[in-house]
Amino acid sequence: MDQNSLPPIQTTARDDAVLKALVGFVRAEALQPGDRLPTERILAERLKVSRNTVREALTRWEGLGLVERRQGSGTYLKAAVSPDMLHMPLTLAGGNDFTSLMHTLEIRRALEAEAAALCAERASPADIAEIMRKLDIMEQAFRTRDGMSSEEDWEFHQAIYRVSGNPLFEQIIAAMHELFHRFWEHPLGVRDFGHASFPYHRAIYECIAARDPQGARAEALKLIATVEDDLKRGAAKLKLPSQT
Amino acid sequence: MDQNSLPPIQTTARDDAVLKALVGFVRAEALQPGDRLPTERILAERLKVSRNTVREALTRWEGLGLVERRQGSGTYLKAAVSPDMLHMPLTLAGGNDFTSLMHTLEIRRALEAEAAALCAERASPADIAEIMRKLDIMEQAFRTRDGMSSEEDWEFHQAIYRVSGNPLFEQIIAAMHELFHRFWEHPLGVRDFGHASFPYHRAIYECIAARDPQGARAEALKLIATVEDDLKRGAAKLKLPSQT
DNA sequence: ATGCAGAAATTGGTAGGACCATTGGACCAC
DNA sequence: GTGGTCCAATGGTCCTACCAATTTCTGCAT
Repeated sequence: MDQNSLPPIQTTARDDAVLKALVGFVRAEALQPGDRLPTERILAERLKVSRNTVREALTRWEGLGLVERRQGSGTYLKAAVSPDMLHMPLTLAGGNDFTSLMHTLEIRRALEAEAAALCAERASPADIAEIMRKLDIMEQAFRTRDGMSSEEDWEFHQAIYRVSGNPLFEQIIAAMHELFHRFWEHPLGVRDFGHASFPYHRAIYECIAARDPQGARAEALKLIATVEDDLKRGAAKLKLPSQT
Repeated sequence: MDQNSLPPIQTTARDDAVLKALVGFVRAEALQPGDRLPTERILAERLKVSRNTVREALTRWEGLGLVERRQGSGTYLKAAVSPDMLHMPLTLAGGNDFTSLMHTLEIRRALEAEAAALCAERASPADIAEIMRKLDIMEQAFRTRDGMSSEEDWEFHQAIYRVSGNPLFEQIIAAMHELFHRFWEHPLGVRDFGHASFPYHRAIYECIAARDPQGARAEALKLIATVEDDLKRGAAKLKLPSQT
């Protein structure tokens, strides 16, 4: 006897129905992120529901980061929507910032290594060329501005996730990336943060180009290790600022 | 000159103010998960805002999984809340095909191994006892019903994630679990699905109890590998049902 | 024509009131 | 006890009106 054989019935689910209708709408109209979707009043009239109900539904989507509402302007699509989407709110209630940052890095350590290994297994010659291109851009930015660039660095990593063939890597690590940078603000006083990670980017690329999964995994782990070290240095600096 | 030194002022942020007030309320009243919080009407009156505004705020919290609203009964706290909490919606685009299922397993492979290793490093004697308890329950269920039990098996794994000390493991793997089981229902015709993974549970536990991170990692990888094999067998069976 | 200030329309945000649907307890008949 | 009915409390929905921010239009001065 399975307890799931008698699921609770749903008599009313107005907001869910509204959201389902909206999913169908954006698909029918082929709306892209950035596009404006109909007025709350229009939606309420078309769907034959109260404007309040429409607002509750849109509030939920706003909380999920799917839409953005601008007073006086309209409601805009912020991300692609599809019928089979899973929403999972991540809650990070760690004590201090340092702990939370380390937590995001632990996830990245696991996923980054796996993605690099899969990438080395599955990369086509065109994929390898694309990754090299991103690597060149990143290295040039590094030399020009004499420091790690968040932007180009991120592009390089994203290319690896994409080539891994598993879209979940990019989506989850992107969430970690954003979570990380939300705690960031002040770089904990470490001026050359990320500097030590630079050489490992090329090392990862070379392993991928050589179709060496284990090597790519190892180099990715080293890269994350340098970031963790920087983070620990910063935390120590904050705790003992006078003992320099 | 940091662009963040001049954040945009907030002329109106009623719902945020409501949520902040609610955080203060649950802390002042020391509310625990499961407790009921005041009526929407009461909140609207006390906070001097419209009931609509209260509802929008509660809708956001509901979306984050912090509260649960039951019509006719009330609104109940579902998770602990604190002022310094960071929420980040993770939206994953899944599919219902074989490839998507494999993708979730690739993520689990990476995270499961890392979590097991961290668990082996950080587990206290009490933690190890707790994990053993879950393992016993699972093994008994296995022998009684002669098959892997999704429920008890999941409890065992969750215990490991918790002991890892990083709440993100449990949350992200839970998302993978959800994606996987969304299209589960029938185990692709493989009756003894997961059977092969059984012995590795105890193997993982023994590595954790022995404080052997590398061993725990290796056993976790083997466990996921058996699940991947089962999945492939099921897919082959679906494609070639007549060639048995 | 051009440019710009101010009016007007549009749109999301808030307010307040009313009613419906569900829940859970009180109460009662059997 | 069991089952049923009633009733108050509570979230869900609807309606209308107005506020606040934004965009668009208008019309005057140049």
